[in-house]
Amino acid sequence: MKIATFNINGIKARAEALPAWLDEAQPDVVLLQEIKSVDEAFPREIFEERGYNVETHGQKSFNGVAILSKHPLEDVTRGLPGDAADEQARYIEATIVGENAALRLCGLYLPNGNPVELDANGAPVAGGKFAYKLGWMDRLRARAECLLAEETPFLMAGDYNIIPQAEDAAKPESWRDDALFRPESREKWRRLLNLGLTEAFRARTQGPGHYSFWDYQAGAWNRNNGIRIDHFLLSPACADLLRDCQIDRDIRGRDKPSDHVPVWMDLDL
DNA sequence: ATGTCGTACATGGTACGA
Repeated sequence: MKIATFNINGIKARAEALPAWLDEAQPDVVLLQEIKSVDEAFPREIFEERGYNVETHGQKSFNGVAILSKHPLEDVTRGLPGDAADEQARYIEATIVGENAALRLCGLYLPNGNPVELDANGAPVAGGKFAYKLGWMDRLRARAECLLAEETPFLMAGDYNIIPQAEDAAKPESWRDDALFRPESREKWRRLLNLGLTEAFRARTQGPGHYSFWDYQAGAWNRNNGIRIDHFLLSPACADLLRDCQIDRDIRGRDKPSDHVPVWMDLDL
């Protein structure tokens, strides 16, 4: 089963490029981020006519996640638990039933976290975007702990807005003080991994030069000034099913591309 | 080098987020 994650940066702007990629890559499941659409305006028919079931969790203008699946999606939940006051549409879960096992799909758009605001003691300023990011990552870890305790096989996929290591950026020094690469952010990422989760891409491929995002500005694509921030984290039972994980890099060079490209896995499910 | 996009809104240039 081929499962992909793709930050599309606006469904309206990607109404041609996204289905073109689907027709070519033929994923069974796609976790989408930044649909930038309310649920009612999401063009479900584009995907339904290709045989996908569609579940969305959107909001006006910003954020928004969705799941496309050629297999039925069950027990859909929207929003990341842990903060009833959080109104940003960044998280969706659904269960897909394979031939031998069920798998919980968690689609996420982790907060960017910039600008980084710190107080005189170096602590993130409460109510600021950086503090929101770190708090969101604590909530994500709590959710992963809950799924692990239930022994539910799961994957968490999406735009994590985290550069895990220096090798995941073409110019790591330029990201040193950025919320995507700050030690506080990477510490939260490590704590997620240390629950026993497997990062799918790094389970298959080592070394620098693998990116999933290139900024629209300053000719980042032409200079290959990229970063790897779109990831799959797998529970132990899910990691046992991993057959492959790749980045569809060439998509970035096509007409009207997103600033992210798809990352996909092949699971023995 | 605030250099590019996408979205929404007072449709035509701004504001915001990334």
